[in-house]
Amino acid sequence: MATSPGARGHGVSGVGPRTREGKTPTLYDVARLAGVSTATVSRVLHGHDRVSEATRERVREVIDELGYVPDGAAQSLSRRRKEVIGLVTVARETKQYDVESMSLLFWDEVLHGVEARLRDHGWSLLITFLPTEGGGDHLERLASLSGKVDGLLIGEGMIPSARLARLAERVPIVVIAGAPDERAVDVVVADNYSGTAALVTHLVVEHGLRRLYHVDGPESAPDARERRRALEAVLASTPGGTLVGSRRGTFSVQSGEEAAQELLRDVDRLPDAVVCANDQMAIGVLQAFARAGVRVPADVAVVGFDDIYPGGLSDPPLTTVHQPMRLLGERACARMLEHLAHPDLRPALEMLPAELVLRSSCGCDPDAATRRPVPRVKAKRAGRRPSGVAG
Amino acid sequence: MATSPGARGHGVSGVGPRTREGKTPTLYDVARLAGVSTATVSRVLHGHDRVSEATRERVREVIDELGYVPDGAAQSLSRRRKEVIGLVTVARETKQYDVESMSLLFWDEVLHGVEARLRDHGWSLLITFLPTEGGGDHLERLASLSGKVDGLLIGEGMIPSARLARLAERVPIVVIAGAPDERAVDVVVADNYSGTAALVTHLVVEHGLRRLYHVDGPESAPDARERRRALEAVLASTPGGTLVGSRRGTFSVQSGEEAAQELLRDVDRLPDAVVCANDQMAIGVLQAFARAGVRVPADVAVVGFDDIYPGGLSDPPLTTVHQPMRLLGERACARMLEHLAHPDLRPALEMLPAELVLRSSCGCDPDAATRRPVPRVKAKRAGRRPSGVAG
DNA sequence: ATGACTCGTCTAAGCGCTTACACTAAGGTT
DNA sequence: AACCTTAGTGTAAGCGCTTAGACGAGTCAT
Repeated sequence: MATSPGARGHGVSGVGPRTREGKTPTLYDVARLAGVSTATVSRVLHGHDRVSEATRERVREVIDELGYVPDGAAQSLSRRRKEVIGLVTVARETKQYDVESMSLLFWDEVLHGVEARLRDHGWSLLITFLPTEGGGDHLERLASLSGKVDGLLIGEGMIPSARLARLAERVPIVVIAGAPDERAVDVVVADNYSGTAALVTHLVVEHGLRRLYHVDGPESAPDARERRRALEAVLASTPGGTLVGSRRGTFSVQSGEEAAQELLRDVDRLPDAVVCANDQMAIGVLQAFARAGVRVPADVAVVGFDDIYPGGLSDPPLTTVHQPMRLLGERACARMLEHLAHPDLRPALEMLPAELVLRSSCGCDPDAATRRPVPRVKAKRAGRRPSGVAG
Repeated sequence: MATSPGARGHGVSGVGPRTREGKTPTLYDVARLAGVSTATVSRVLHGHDRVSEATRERVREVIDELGYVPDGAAQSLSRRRKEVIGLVTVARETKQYDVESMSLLFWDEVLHGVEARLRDHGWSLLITFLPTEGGGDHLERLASLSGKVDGLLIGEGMIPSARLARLAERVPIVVIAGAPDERAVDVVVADNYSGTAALVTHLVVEHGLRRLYHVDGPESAPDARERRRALEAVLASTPGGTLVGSRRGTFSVQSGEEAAQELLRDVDRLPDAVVCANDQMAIGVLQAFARAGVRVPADVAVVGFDDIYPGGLSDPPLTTVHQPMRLLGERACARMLEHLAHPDLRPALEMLPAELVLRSSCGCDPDAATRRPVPRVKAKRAGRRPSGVAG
């Protein structure tokens, strides 16, 4: 019992710190050098069972001396849990900062939220950015990813809904900022509907603006869809509320500029306000208006959605709705951990409150920029999920 | 041979897609269902050896049907390689965007660079953000991290140099934006010296500015050290070049404001230019000057370093030196992969060229903002590493 | 035929942990 | 004195893969 615990075929050499030349020390090395079994070392490592103080001490010393660190792969395999979750979002390829690339900060912010929550639990975060354009081998990358993690957090629009369901058979999945009517997987999303409703209501009630123009997002974007529905609902219940025009953009600054130009050309009388489906397009509108000599907010108000950084710096500063990006990440992560703890949990929708950010492009006092929580409003028509956290 | 390959004790059930109820299918399941050995399945999986077309086909079918994906932990363990590398940088805790938090985008950008390179090789990225203040258990987190990855990319300032050396015994390490005189580990860093030299030379030669004030970074920051040395060197070799004053800041906007206030108070004649060790402080200086009615660049020029996003939006737009953040990440990653391929590679220093970004805070024409590559200049005094990529 | 190869496949030994279970010695109970 | 606990430790069977080596069956030149 004293000196010959099973060395398991490992070539033994001197008693120097690194026992098997050049190799990283393993649990067996520690056990051998401490004159105990691997079980005991493992117990010491995890503060588990009752191990005598003396033994514990001895093992600790050897661990220290060897600089031993348990191998993650072996632990994962043995525990049947990797304590790693994966995050899949958009790759940012640009070398230069610009408003466009800043919008991708959305995901960086989400990432930080996820990591913070994960860190609390001692788990790790595996990152994968997928280029949005060229389809191709993504499926394969995702499959291989799913073998390396316990769960997958996926950004909206990264993967078609059908594939999601398939993937979800292997690992739990939480979609971030996804469509609120997704059913097969968990979704954590900002309350786009209520946010836009609050914003438009602000325009209508506090600034008396009634004739609105809408710069919509792409057809495929679920968030843009929600925002549009809210706009229409508020307008419908406002006496005199009119949608004087609308145009679809691509969420880019340029498409915002184009929308503004078209608006300027086609409409003989300016609307009271231009409501854009995101901040980038609002910034584009602002730029086009500035060039055309249209004053904002004097001649027309302009508002966006998301609260990306450059919006606070534009001229005039953009009124918008804040997406709780960091929180989105944190909640998605929290849901995932719950899921792993209770594998029989049914997928649900979690909707996070947005926040109104009143700067001056809507006509508010520039010096009194404020943030204001957005109350939850129920969407009028169906299409929502019947059950879930969202109630 | 037809139907009873070793099932290895796994309880067999129906022939439905998921063979052992509820369990994720393993290589053994595939092998059994395809009527071949695990070795063969493995070969098919990796396109390896010669496997007959018929067998290959059959195995592929079963894999598909089962939705089988190899377990990453098991693969890592068996291959003795995880194909995962870790990145350790600063945690961003703020909920709000501001200039300060934008500076942390530096690391987000590095992250994207790392991921892009890693993606090319099919490896994965494990992220860990460390809060910079509260010391504590970081050491433990890092140790545990080192068991989960094949190599570690570490941001400058995250870990004291002494610990680095210890860590480096276990896994290869590349420090990003680290001190150029680190010897125990690889370092990838921007050419702070040449960048600053070019910037100051621009001030001196093209704008005829000779009396400079320096807002330095913290003593501990190696990059600030390099920048200061370059400033002094250029000044020393300039007839009439004088450092009229200097103050240490903390790299924050506020410390920049304070420096400017002190400057305004203590100096009876404004310097020709204020050279700041980073952009945040330069922005602080700009703000303080604006409040004090000092015109930039008419009364005094102000320049920064890093090229963070808000610098392009300040008034006047900030002239600065661009750090190749994304490239920093890419190169660090590339070095790491080389290291893993050739474990006997000696640690070296890789210095990346910076770029001059001429906007208008230095006195350049605002409409002619330009970027200009920075030629490599040799530092005057010693203290550099004798060998390595840096030559 | 026979040996020498080649192909395609299988067997089984790891990889470095965790952990159920078995075991021993010492102390406590009746 | 016989039996039961309990604390402390060891044994060994996995976890799901990879891969060196063995093997049987063709092929082919001798």
